Parts: sequence; structure tokens; C-alpha cells
Amino acid sequence: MMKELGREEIRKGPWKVEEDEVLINHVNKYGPRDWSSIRSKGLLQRTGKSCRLRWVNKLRPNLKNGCKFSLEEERVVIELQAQFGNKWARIATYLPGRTDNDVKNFWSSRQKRLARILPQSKSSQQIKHCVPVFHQVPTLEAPKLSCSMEEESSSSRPQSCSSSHIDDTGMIKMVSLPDLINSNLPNYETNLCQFDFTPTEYQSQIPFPHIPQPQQEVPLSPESQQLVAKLGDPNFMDVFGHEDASGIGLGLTFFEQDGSCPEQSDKPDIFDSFPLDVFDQPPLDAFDQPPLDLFDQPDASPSEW
DNA sequence: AACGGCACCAACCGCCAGAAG
DNA sequence: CCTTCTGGCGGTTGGTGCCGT
Repeated sequence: MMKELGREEIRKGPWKVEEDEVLINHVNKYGPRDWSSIRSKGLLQRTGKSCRLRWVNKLRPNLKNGCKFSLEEERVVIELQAQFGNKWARIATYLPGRTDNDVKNFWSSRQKRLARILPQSKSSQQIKHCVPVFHQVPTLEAPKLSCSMEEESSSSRPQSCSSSHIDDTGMIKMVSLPDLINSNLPNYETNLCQFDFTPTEYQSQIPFPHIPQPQQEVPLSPESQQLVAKLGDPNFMDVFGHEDASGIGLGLTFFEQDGSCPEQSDKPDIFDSFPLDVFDQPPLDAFDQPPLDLFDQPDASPSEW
């Protein structure tokens, strides 16, 4: 996969181990910057953009390569997507070891799945004004999803998962996925649309859930560990390793204590609980501004980690 | 065993904003 | 200012492996 660009040949496609080593070496020496110089120096026949992407998505330390999203992570993605929209890089800031690409892939694959599960969903156009319930999805302090960790370990039935809907009194109720699919709640969508929404009220009534801040100490992926060890620079991690964005943990831990990924198995996906179309909604203006203290931390883009 | 559908992932593309000249 | 370059980001695509039929 070579491409002519003037006299230079630009390499594309999968990265070789040797290329990774060259790239890591460069970052080791100069830091995660000057990507275009990698090519101009003749180190790699890759564009600067390609080098940066490779570093950010695969080579930088502390990535959770090969780990499926935990339920907590899924929850955070849902919450933050509700608030920020498709700002994957920003969302990834709150998920230690995850890249914007990871989040993006995760979200789009769930979208596809939901599209299959709920083909009868209303068009986005039709439910444009039904945003409120979309924002209730993040309210995970409210009634707990029935698919708790404990239940999952004993039963991996996605059917046990539930979602929220608005009942006649305007209260949020949990709805099982089969109910949704089987249309046992004929007024489900109608009720969604009738919910009288005022952002201020909503904000005061439904607290924004605890979003975990990126952790400071995140274990290296085996791949990175191997390469770093190979390069043998003891200061490597000191320079680039422990700056996962703002770095103040708020209590949720995405890693097991031994640094491994949490067991993934085939836990039901809480995403499965929501109607497809609700995910198409843009964030409300009222939520464009992060709630209060949430973003006091300096804005760190994933590429700065 | 073969096939098709699906999920997941890596990487590219295009657009945009900011910096530098 | 204007232009060019570079990096960042979101959207999209193509490859691969798994799983059910």
C-alpha cells in the first residue's frame, strides 16, 4: 500500500513492529510532537498524521488495548454523550486508557446493534423534541438498572436489562427491553414526547452522576510494556506516562487491582436498553456547559497523555 | 465444513482551527 | 492580513475473527 506523493512514497495500512519501534523511539527522544518531522527526517514513510494517530491510539502508555468496555465505562459514555454529543475526544478524557477512537467505535457499534434491535423506532425527526428521556438515561443514581454486576455473573440474560420511560404521572419508570421490543408499552414513545421539560428544573431534580476522572496511575498495556522494556529507557514513563488528563479520581475504578482489565465475559450491555433514536439527539444547549465542578480540571486532550 | 451476518478494531479521509511565516 | 502548514477531531471504511445456521 504505497502511494506516490511527489517523489516520496507514503506508506499506508497496518503498522509493522519495526515502525512502531521507530515511532516510540522518536517520542522517547522528542516527546509526542513534531510528527511531521518523523517523515522529513526519513525515519518513517508515514505522514505525521498517521504517526500521531498510531501513537495516540495504540502505542502510548496506559492504553487498555483489547479490553471490552466495562459496564461502568459504558455508562460513562452514555452519560457524556448525552451531555457533549459526539465529542469523542472529550469523552475519552474521562475514560482512562480509552481513546477517542475506542469510544467512537464503541458507540457506533452499539448504534448498529440498536438499529437492528429496534428497527421500528421513530425517526429522529419525529422525536426531536423527546430529548428529556435521552437525558434521563444518564441518571444512574435513580432506579438502578436491573442488570447489576451480581445478576450478570449469575445470569447473562440481556433480557433482564431495563430502560427508563415516563409513566402517566411523569415519573421515570424502568422498562425491560423485551417490553420495548414487544410493544407492551404502547404509549412508550408518546409518553416520552409528552414529558414537559425545562432544563433548569431537570438539572435541579436529576443530579448529574458521578463521572470518574481519568486516573493517574493506569497500567501499561502489555504491548506498550513490551516495547518500552525493549527500548530500555527508565525515564520513559516519567516523561509521558502518567498524565491522564486531569488525573483526579472520583471513585470509580475501571481496572482490577492487579492492573488487569475487569472481567468482560458476555455481560449484558446497558446500551441495549435504550431506543435507538434517542442516541441521535444532539446535546441540549443547557448541557453544553459542564455542570459546576465537573470540568474544573485542565482540559487535556487524549493526545497529551 | 461452508457460508453469511455481525461485532470489533485499525486506519484513512476530510474538515477545521491555530500557529507560523 | 493572507497563505501555508500542522495537528486535532469526527466520520467512515475495510479487514478480521467469531458465531450461528
